[in-house]
Amino acid sequence: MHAAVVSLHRQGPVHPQAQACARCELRRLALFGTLSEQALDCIHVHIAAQRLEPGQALYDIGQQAGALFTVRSGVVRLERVNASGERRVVRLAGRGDLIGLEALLKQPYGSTALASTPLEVCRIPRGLVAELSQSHVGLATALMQRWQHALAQAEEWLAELSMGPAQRRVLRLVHKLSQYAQGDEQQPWIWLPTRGDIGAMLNMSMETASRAISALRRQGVLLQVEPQRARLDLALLQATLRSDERG
Amino acid sequence: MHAAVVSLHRQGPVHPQAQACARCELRRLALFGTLSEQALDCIHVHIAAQRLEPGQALYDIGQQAGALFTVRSGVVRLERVNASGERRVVRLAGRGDLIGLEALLKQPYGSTALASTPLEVCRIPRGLVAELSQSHVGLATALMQRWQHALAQAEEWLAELSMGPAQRRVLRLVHKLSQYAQGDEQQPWIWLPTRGDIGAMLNMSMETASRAISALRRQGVLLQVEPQRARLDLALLQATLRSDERG
DNA sequence: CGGTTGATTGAGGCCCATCAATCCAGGTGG
DNA sequence: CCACCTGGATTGATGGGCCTCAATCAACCG
Repeated sequence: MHAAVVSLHRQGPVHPQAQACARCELRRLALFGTLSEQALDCIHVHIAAQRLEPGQALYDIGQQAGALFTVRSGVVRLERVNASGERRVVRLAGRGDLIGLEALLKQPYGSTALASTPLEVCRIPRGLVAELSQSHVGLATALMQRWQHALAQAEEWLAELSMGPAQRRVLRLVHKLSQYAQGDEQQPWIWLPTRGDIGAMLNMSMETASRAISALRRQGVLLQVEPQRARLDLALLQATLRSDERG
Repeated sequence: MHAAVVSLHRQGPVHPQAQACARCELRRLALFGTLSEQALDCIHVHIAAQRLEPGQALYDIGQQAGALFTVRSGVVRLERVNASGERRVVRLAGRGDLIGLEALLKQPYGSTALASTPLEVCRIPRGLVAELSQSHVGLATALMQRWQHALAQAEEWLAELSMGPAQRRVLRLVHKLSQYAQGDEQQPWIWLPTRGDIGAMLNMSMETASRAISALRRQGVLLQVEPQRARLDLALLQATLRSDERG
């Protein structure tokens, strides 16, 4: 049940975690990107790299939040279950995104975080951020930016992915998923969620989601559709989006 | 076009704004509630009370955000227009809520804020918060709490107000609106949005919204329905909600 | 190989969007 | 004072998009 925990501890005499974070290739994207090398030396608490398989939970809604997480690779979906027992995906997080900010306020998590693809994250204990923010005022601004980004994502979800006919919503979702693509070529491979998950994202039945994906394949927007991934004709996608928004 | 701006400047020798804020009946709700009286003395910048009529805009999406706002009374709706030109209400804000947090990050506003009822707000210039947060670390936490609250609201909107049949969504909206009610009696008067606005909140046509409101009147959940307000049978509402979520 | 899980496709029916007519309240001007 | 106009609310009729139920298919696995 527990995910593998890999320590980033370097075998060195002093401040080993600082070394690991300083060498992190995500540093400019991640929360501590604004901090100087000196500041990283202040890190005494353990940051742990964690690896999860699709379907595994990073945390559950209602849990007391002890840590926040930076996504190193893969995609996480944040879910809620409403009063009627229906599942709804409220946000996606990918490489460089920071989730679980509630931890900083000592609140329980506001949603369940589930790995949608193979996932690598860094677990950042609440105390570490508190410690650093004492001395480094810039960190507070960085955190607010993360919060604002999450808010903007949620509102975009409401405005773009929750309105209009099913076909259009799927089209927009595919567009959004293209930002998690591997290469930035003209026909990149994108991750495709489970049809049931697409339904939970776009508020439609999984059959409707399946039909919409099939339609995109027939239209040539998606090439080589496999259950969990597809190759995307980016130019045709954008053209279809434009004509769809017009008519 | 411009809303009336009423200065809270007290006629006194020193730090007049501090006096006004110290006397504010919303202070424990509002952003500066955590600050001491001493801290309020630091306020040198102008906070302006502002009054708006229903339909007037507090700010527009895309505008460079120069200030944030505390709602003193009334209800504000935050709207977006998506790529297809459809309008969507993404959040509501009432007494004590803080909106326009983007200002602190020097970003443009992420949505349009419109008065849904007669409205009183306090306009807080961006610089004031920056100034205060220099010396008072607690303010950063207060701000993060506001951000988290806004995020939770947006996600609740997605999970609760965007799923299920139209009748249920309207029922839940009415439940949410009851928190903006005047008295806390058993049959309070609540504000009812324009049917078109209900549609923009719940992603349905205004005709469907109207029919749902009419149904609530027939069921006795709403008594004395007027276009812009209604008297609510709170007990029956909660009973209907429970049975609706069950079946 | 049978069993399981998810995807796809079809058929039918219902919820809701759309179009349209009417009603109602408030404002304006003769 | 009343005719007229206007904007929003209400209610009806109709068609279509999507949900539901169901069968089939593909992939994986013990």
